[in-house]
Amino acid sequence: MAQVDDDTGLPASLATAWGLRERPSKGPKPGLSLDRIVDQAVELAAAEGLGAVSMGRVAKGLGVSTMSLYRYVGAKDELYVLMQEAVYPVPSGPWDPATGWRAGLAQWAAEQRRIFQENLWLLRIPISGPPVSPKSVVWMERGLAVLADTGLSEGEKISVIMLVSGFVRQEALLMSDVAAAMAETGLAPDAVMRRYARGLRVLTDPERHPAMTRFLDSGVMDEADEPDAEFDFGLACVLDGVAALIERRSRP
Amino acid sequence: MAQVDDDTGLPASLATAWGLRERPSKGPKPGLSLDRIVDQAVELAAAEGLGAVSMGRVAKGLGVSTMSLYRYVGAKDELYVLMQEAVYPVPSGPWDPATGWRAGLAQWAAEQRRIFQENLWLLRIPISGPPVSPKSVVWMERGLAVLADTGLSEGEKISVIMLVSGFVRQEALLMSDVAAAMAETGLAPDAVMRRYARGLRVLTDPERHPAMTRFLDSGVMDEADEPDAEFDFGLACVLDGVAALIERRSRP
DNA sequence: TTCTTCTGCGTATGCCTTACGCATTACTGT
DNA sequence: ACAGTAATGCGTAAGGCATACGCAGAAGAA
Repeated sequence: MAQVDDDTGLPASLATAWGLRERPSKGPKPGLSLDRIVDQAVELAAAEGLGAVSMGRVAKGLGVSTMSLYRYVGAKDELYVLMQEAVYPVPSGPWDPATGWRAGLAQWAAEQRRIFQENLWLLRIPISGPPVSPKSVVWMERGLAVLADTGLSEGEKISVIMLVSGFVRQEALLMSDVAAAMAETGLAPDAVMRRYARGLRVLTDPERHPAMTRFLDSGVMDEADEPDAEFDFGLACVLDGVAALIERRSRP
Repeated sequence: MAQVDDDTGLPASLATAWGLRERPSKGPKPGLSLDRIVDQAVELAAAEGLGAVSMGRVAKGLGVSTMSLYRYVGAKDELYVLMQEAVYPVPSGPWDPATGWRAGLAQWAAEQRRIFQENLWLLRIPISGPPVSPKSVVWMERGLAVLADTGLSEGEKISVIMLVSGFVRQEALLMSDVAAAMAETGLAPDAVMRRYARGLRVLTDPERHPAMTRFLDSGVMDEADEPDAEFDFGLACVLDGVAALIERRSRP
């Protein structure tokens, strides 16, 4: 475990990374830098998946020895955090209150989703706690700003934010699994779906699973739907729920 | 990768596990059984977490050699699947349509949540595709039955089910992380929350993050709320959204 | 009885993270 | 200018992991 350093409760290399702490100026000039390490790791993850990111391979990619990396990173988990931070962008453009909370939240969700889609390895990082990083603060800030005029309490706002971001993550994970299955078998989306349906059918007994049988017979499973369909459906549902809450709060 | 065997598209050991295939009756009597292996693995996971589950340790616990396990399990991933299946119960009691879809879905979600809470290691298993197992079919069956009379299409029903179960999983994961943080530091829930809040505060700049500052100053973060609060809030939101959809479908 | 097939297991390979210590370098205070 | 000190890169190695392969023996099938 990476021991925490200051009273910030953050591991040393992370505190260094986002400027809460400076690298000392004593010894030999570092021939390496956190940025280069993280960039290399991200490149590797993008090309071959998170599984390909090992200290050894990152080091090899940089032309240094494995153990050199540990002068910059306390443990591999910290590297993961830094990779996330490196790849996460900041919400696009400033927030215009005229947009309205619903469109704002939808955009907020869509942007986060895109990050996952473009960096599928992000979803494979085992999360080890609530996010504490500059970028995550910016995203929370944006979320709170979007909900500022809704009349929700601060606690409710943060709950809504966590609900929506949780949904985004979950949906992206599901899609990433389908994508992984496709990549592995080399089959088209439709074929993957059909294969999945076939698996379910084998395990489904018309007698004991009438609803399942009805569902499988409906043919919904026989073709992959629009890539955004599931996301749009789920997000609309969640936002409808949020709308109901806001409605309730606005006139009791 | 575990190669698929029949035309079911299932790995061999899984097909064996749920009776789609029988163990051959030729050679020496097996001194081991899939059940014993899986039980041992589950016990280990429950006691020391999923990280403690290695082929070596499972074998040691059973008093056999590591490689013996591979006569029963094609790969570790398959063991994971079997562990999930072993621990997953079946929905409690028969479905009474008089319950109504909302209460039914809420109970469905609560039961699944309890499974996660009682077997936190479940959440650490990397999911590698949509669930194909007898138990998962039973849960889907129940979900579809609950939504049978709502007037939703089959596609919408399954989308709602995935939305809700995704939410349950996500929320459980979050709670499990907090629990893990508590276990690691030995701090009380409130203390963990305060530590988290402190981390955020360090990264928050009142100028650039006014909404965050307002939020942190509101004091919501300074004490852990009821363990069920977040779950109840999110579930209510989601179900409100589903209700809106059903409403819309029932009278266009 | 002989053949086939399946068992348990020893050995070995090739990964992985990371603890530790050594020689080297460059800044700091005198 | 010159110690002293601290940080660098890196070699070595320990301990863990999943799992490929092959062999000796057991038990049912012929």
